[in-house]
Amino acid sequence: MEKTLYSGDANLLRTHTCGELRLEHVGQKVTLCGWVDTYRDHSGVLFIDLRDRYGKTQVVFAPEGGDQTLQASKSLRSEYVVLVRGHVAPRPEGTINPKLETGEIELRAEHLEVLNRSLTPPFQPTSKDLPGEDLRLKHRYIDLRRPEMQQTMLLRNRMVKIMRDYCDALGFVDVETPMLGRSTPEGARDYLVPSRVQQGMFYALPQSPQLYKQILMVAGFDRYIQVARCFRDEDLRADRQPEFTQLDLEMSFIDMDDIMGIIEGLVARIAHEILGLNLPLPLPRMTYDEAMERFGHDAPDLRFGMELTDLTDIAKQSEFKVFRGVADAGGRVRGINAKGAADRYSRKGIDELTSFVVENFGAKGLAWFKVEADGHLASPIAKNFSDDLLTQIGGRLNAASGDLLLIVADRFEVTCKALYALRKRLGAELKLYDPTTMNFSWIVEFPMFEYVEEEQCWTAMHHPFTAPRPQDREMLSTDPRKCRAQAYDLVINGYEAGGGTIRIHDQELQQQVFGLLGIDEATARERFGFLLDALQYGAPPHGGIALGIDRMVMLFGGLDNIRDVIAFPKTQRATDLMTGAPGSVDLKQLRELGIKTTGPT
RNA sequence: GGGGGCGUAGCUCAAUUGGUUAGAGUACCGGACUGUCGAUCCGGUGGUUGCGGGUUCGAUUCCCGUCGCCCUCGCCA
Repeated sequence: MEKTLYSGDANLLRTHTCGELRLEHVGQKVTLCGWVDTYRDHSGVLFIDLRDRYGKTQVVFAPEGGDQTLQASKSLRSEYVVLVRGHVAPRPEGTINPKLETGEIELRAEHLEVLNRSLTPPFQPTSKDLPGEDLRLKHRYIDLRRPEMQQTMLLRNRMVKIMRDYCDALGFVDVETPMLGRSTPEGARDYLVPSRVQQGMFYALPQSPQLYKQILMVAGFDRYIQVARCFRDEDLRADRQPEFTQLDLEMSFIDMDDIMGIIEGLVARIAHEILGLNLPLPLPRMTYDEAMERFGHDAPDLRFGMELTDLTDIAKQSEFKVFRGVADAGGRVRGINAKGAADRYSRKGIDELTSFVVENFGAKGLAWFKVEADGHLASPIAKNFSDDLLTQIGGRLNAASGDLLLIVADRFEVTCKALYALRKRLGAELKLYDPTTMNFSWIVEFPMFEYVEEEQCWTAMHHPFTAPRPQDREMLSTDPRKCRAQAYDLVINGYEAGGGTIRIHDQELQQQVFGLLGIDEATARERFGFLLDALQYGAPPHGGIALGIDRMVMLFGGLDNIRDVIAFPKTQRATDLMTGAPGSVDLKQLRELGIKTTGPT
């Protein structure tokens, strides 16, 4: 049980919290403060449940406590803030409430002060019916009174403290980096802040402290951390907010394994302290290629199977034009086996799955087979395949009676996207995993570059300062496609919970990578000349990682929505329903900034 | 920017193929009640069915537009 920090301090109104009193306190004179959770008026006696963030305590107003106090209690309403003084008494026979931690005692009120009244709240913080999220966000101060929200905020606090303590014990130095920085048009869209002193110029809010922390390595702070707020002006998702918090970390004189080892130790400690889990270390590692091959995604949910299976070689032998055409054109034919799901998806259900992958992920269709009792594969397209090929398909997908086989034939990327989404969806629909379990792994050996077809150029998969694996360095000039980075992503339950890289500290190598990315010297200087300068003054080998704190709290809290782990989150349109941000500003302010607006003001 | 879902009393929800005065629970207000804890009992207030337009004898229901919230593709590490 949590003990009040300053319990008994004369400067505080209260002597105890509402979650604190037990049978051992019986007879003591105490003072509680809190919010009226519920009240039950029986005319001659009146009960309230008094609530604070520590719990609830039943307060009894009866004639023995004084008629004036009893009368005064009748004016109490939901969410009034009150101070009650009285003595702790055991509950009478048969009135113990096992649902309350404090249910064996009650406070017999002798003195009542209404510290503040409340309007009738738009919703009851402890009501069973959760109101709509927009209402919760508008009245976030009420929503944050809900025990679930308070628990989540406390969980977040504990997790951040574990992170800080862990890093502190290892000698990491917490350094704050600027929020007002310079726009570096890499990666996400920046939030911009106009400069008044230099009109027409803009700061950018940091997408991450990436460049600063590298410079801190050059400065000799060989172990840096920061709980850093980051900003990205991109569209929101259930797991994405425009401002979010990372545990940002960087180290010198280390390699990948050092960083990963330190993070594993941290994750294991969090898992142990929060969930009582003993994580076996080291955490499993999977290469990017393997992840794409087996799961179609670089952050696979490893809590269940239903892996992607390649059928391209079989497709090549078939007469089925769709498969054959794709296979011959260098595409891929891949499938998954939804075990035992044949009955669960009717023709209509499969049509729905088809439009799901066609409309969202660019698949041209979804081929399917239902495995009948005798092992035969039944499908409208079955006639296009010989018995032998059907047997091969069934064998490859480990088909058994009652299974539903789903196959996509397309470019590799399309099969990845479609089947990944299908696997994720079916995994949830078919309840293939226990949602309370946690799975941790690393994805490693990411490609250095991705080729952007539309612009006919290479782009960095992480960022342009990512170092290639030493053994791949030669391929920078010969075969960039095959070049792998010293990069690592921490994946929890199919979410990217963090990612990092070893950085380039060598000028020559950095120039080479810039060259490949089509960043000429002038552009490089213009965008991050300060980093390039710094790297020339004795930059140690270094690397780091950033963990998404919001996502980690979400995952450890068993939640599926990042807004629930942020005290004051934004809606999908990036507004704050409580404050009304973003809002218009005075013309005077704009004039000071030298900004003309065509928008609404 | 695209696709989808939702929007009815303060709140959570209901309302038959499109058909009478839009209901229920809860909250709120008044009354009764000395052991309740989702208190109970009696009574009451409360609605621009998100907003605008259209179809119709008649729209919560159908159509168009628009706003808001959510999920998602693109985008984003």
